[in-house]
Formats: sequence, C-alpha cells, structure tokens
Amino acid sequence: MQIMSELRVKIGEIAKRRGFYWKSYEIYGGLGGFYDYGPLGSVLKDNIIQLWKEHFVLKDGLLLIDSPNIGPELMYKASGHAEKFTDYMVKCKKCGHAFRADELLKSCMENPEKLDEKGLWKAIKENNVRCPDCGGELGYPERFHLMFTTQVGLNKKAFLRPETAQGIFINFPILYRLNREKLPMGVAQIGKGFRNEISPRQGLLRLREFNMAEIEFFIDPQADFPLGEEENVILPLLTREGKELKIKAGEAVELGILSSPIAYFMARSLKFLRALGIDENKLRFRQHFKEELAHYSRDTWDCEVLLSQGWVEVIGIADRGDYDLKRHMHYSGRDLTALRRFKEPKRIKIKKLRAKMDVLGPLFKGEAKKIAEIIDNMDYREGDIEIELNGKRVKVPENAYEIVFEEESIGGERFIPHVIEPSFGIDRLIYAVLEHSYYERAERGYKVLKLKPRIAPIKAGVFPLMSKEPLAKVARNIVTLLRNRGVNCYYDDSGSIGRRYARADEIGVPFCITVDHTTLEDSTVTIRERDSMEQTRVKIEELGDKLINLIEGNLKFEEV
RNA sequence: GCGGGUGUAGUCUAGUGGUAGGACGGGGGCUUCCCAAGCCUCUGGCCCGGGUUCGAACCCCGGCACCCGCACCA
Repeated sequence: MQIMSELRVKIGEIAKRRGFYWKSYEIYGGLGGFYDYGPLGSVLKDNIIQLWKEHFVLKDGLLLIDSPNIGPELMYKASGHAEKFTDYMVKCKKCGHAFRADELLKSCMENPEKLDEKGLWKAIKENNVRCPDCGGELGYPERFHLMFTTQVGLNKKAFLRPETAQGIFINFPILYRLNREKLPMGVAQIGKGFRNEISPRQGLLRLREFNMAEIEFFIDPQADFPLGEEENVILPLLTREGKELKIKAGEAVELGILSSPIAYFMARSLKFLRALGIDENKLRFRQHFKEELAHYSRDTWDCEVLLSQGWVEVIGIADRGDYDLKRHMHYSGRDLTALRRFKEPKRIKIKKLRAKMDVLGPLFKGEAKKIAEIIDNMDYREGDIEIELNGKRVKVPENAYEIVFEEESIGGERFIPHVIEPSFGIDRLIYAVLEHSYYERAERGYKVLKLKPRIAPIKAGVFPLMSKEPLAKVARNIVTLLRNRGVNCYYDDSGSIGRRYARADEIGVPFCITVDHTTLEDSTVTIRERDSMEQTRVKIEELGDKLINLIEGNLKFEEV
C-alpha cells in the first residue's frame, strides 16, 4: 500500500507539471472539489469521450442529447432528489458545531432518517439530545442539500443537476417519437453533474463539479433482451452475498445472478475499459447492498477499478425500474408511456350504450346533448341510469338509450418502460487510465505513461537528431505534413535526443519521429515506438498513412 | 463536519526570529548527439489574512488547500 499511495502522488505530480489537471482557483487559495483540465488533460478527456461515443452511441445506436445543467425545482421534486438528496443538520446554539440530525438520534431510536424536520425536532426535545461537543442546546433542524441551489430570474428556485439522467427522462415522449415509437431505445448524454459533497478529497475522484456520460436504456420489461455477441464475455463479479466469480455473461443470466440488460451493459463496459487501457486484472463488478441502493434503484452493480486508494467506482449500472417515468408522469401530468404492440391487433366486441336523442331531446331539452355524451362514454349497464350533471342528480330512463355491439381493434397496450442506466464517471476514468498506464523503466526512475495510441493526447513527437539545419527544417516540414493529416504532434529540438524521448514518454506520446543524417540521403525517418523503444525506418511519403494506421490500431509496429 | 498531520521556485527539498540554498525541470547557446550525456548562461519561491516583534518563511490566531483516520457519499 505504501508503494500504491506513492503512485497517487506521482500521478498528481505529473498531472500538474505536464498539464493534465490541477486544482482550480489556486491563486485565490483554491476551492475544494474543483479541478481544471490542462492542455493535455482536455485532449485526453476529449479522446476518451470520443471513444465512448464510438463504443456506445455509434455501435449501440443510441440517441445523443444535450440538456441544461440547471433545472426547475418541481422536476427535482419529481425525481426524488429534492427530498432524498437532503440531510437535516442541527447546529449547537452554544458552540456552533453542526451535526447530522439523524446521526444524533441513532442511539435513542430506530430509523430516525425517516423523520421530517418537525419529527426530528420533536425527537430531539423528547430525548433531550444535547450537543456532543459542548453539551449545549441544539437548534431547529436545517436542510443540508447535496444539490446546489440557484435562482432563475428573480426568484424561481432551481437546482444544478446532480446527474444528467433527468434531462433524458423528461424528454421521453419526444425521444420515443423520434425513435419511431420503438423499444428498446437507448439515449445518451455527456455533460456535467454537480454535487455539494461534504468532503471532496482524493483529487479527481470526488469532485463537486464532475463530468459524466450516461445512458438511459428504455426497455419493455416483458420483452426478451438478447445478449448477442456479448454472451461469451467473461465478467468478474462480486455479489451482494460476497461471492466472487468469473463467469460468462450468458451464464450469469441463466443462473439468475444478472438480468439480461445489466449483463449486456457489463460486457459492453468491460470492452470499453479494455479499449481505454484499464488493467483487466484490477477490475470487478460489485453488486450494491440493499441499504446502499439509491432511492430510485432496485438493483445496481458498480464497475470498480483497483487504484492506489483501493477499489473505486468508475461505472454504475443501475436498474431504475419504472421509478423515474412514473414519478415524472405523476408530477407533470403528461403521458410518459410506451405502446406494447400486439403481434396481431386484438379484435374485441364490446357492448356499449348509445343515447337515443329522440327520447332524450323532449325529456331534457337543452341539456340533452351533454347527457348523451356522458351516456355514450359509459361502460355497459342495464336499467335506469343516474348521472350527475352540473351538481344535480339526473335520472335517465331505460328507454332513452339502446345497447349496441361494437367491434374495436386494439393494436397494443400502454405501459411504463423500465430503465437500465449505465453511468460513467469520466473524471474517475481519466484518473484510472493514468494510474493503470503509469510505469517506470529500470534506469533512473524514467517515467512512462503507456496510453493507448487512440486516447493519447499527443500522437507523435518530431525531432531533428540535432538542432541544426537542414535537419530542423525537414523535421518542421514533417510536423506540418502530419498536422495536415489530422495527427496531433509537436516539434522538439531542445536537449539531447534521449531527453526528448523521455519527455514524450512521460506524457504518453506513443510514437516519435526522428530526422537524422540518413534522412538527407534517402528521405526516410525513424519511427520509435514508446513501450518497446524500438525503431524502424519509413519513407517520408509513407509516414502519414503508416502513422495513422498505427494510431488507429490497424497496423502493428512490428509490421511497419 | 470531527481528530491528527502538512503547506518554501514548475517539481522535489534545505533552512528556522535578522527576509532564502540545492537538485531536477524550463529557456538560450556550444558539442555529427538515437534513449533524461557534458559545458556556459538565464529563469523562478517562503499558501492567504491578521497579530506579537525593531524585525516573521520561522512564534500566535483565523482562513484556504492537501494528506491520514472517522463519518458521509452515484
């Protein structure tokens, strides 16, 4: 563990010195839980997001949306966050120290977390709870919100979103239509989330403003969910009961350990992490304990990665059931259901009532039309009917309506879709990638980030062997040539060639191009591969193609 | 939020009541120089605020941040 926490320090040191990330607002003394991404970190983040989009949005055919960070209070009442994302605090009137109200009451009652503020206040008084620090009298419970509040316009209360998910749920009807009213439907959103953490520590791992990539996958709970080619992916699981197993996705579903959609997204996530360069031996899916589940969740599996601080959640795959759509339906009054189509439309014969206007007209005069409408919409019944009209009870005689047989064709039934939510913590992934990529060569504490070429912020360094003409000029031309091909590269002629390789290795540059004296004779340059430190010569005119193929993974270095 | 620790150049660090020294890095230069080579040269620092003092990087108080533990947490 000693070595592990040294690793965290080393990553943090490189991050700041070379420009991956650093604490925000340092010149004003800093602000906890906020980080800046520097020139390298921003590109690394972009590359990871780009890979995520390819891996999920493109390959799983997801609908990508982008909704606001600020949302109205009512929406967060509906989502449950306004209520559940709150803790009650009590402050000591004497020493001013603050405590969580339910914590103080734990010793004298059961389930204090279920109390509202009045209940808490009553319980504190009844049990004569005093300040644990000084014994002073405690004040009235106050809310401590894990959501940041703000105001829209003059006085409309609003929140900064704690997750991007709500922006997807509330748009379900539009998205469902855009998906041509078909399920399953996956919707993705990449953006920021905000949580006013009580104690944000550990660098990028616990931020108050963080980047997330979320998928809300809407399914019909009654429909099959085929795993396809993910069936044989081997998943490392740690169940709620503490069982550790490595098992094929398909088998885990058969044994009832996982539901199909959860197994599917585990397999997909595993492949994504592999592409990022996460060490597969330091990765597991851990099932949440019952009491650990978020208020909206019925089952959750965290994908955890072993880092210097222990196992850290980087992805959460939650079964949110129909919780969110149901709540938003209730609070907004809108229809958020989907249609489950029958294989063949059902034809049903129904008995209905139809008003006879020739009888109703003379009987009820001006009110006849309204009464007829009510009768037409009534379920089948017999005998005289009593209906309410403008607060009055009205008796409609049996002969004022007739019974008709109608045949209706019903194409399907409406239901509230269930949601599977794979949620990715981008900042945590960035940190995990850095830790898992870091190693030192035997000589002189030489530091290397073995970032995969696809996500490495800089793909190539171009060096003249000596900073002399015409070598330097040729090297500069190569930089221009590569940039025109879209390869992010840089020129460096400072210090010895070894030092330039070392600088490049430390920030994960996968390939270095060197212009030497041979170049002047036959227009070839060397490509040096970062991890093997081996070199090969290629013609300048082939350099662009070969480098791009190396970066994309279409070509292995040994094949060049 | 509680308890303990820490805060000196970009990074790591020496110093301790008389306002800072090193190493590495970074810039420029020299050396036909392929894995942090050598030489010359330049660059740059006491977390912030208040107090004690003739004088504070050092002592005291407050703040901010970081680390360890507890608690909390998607």
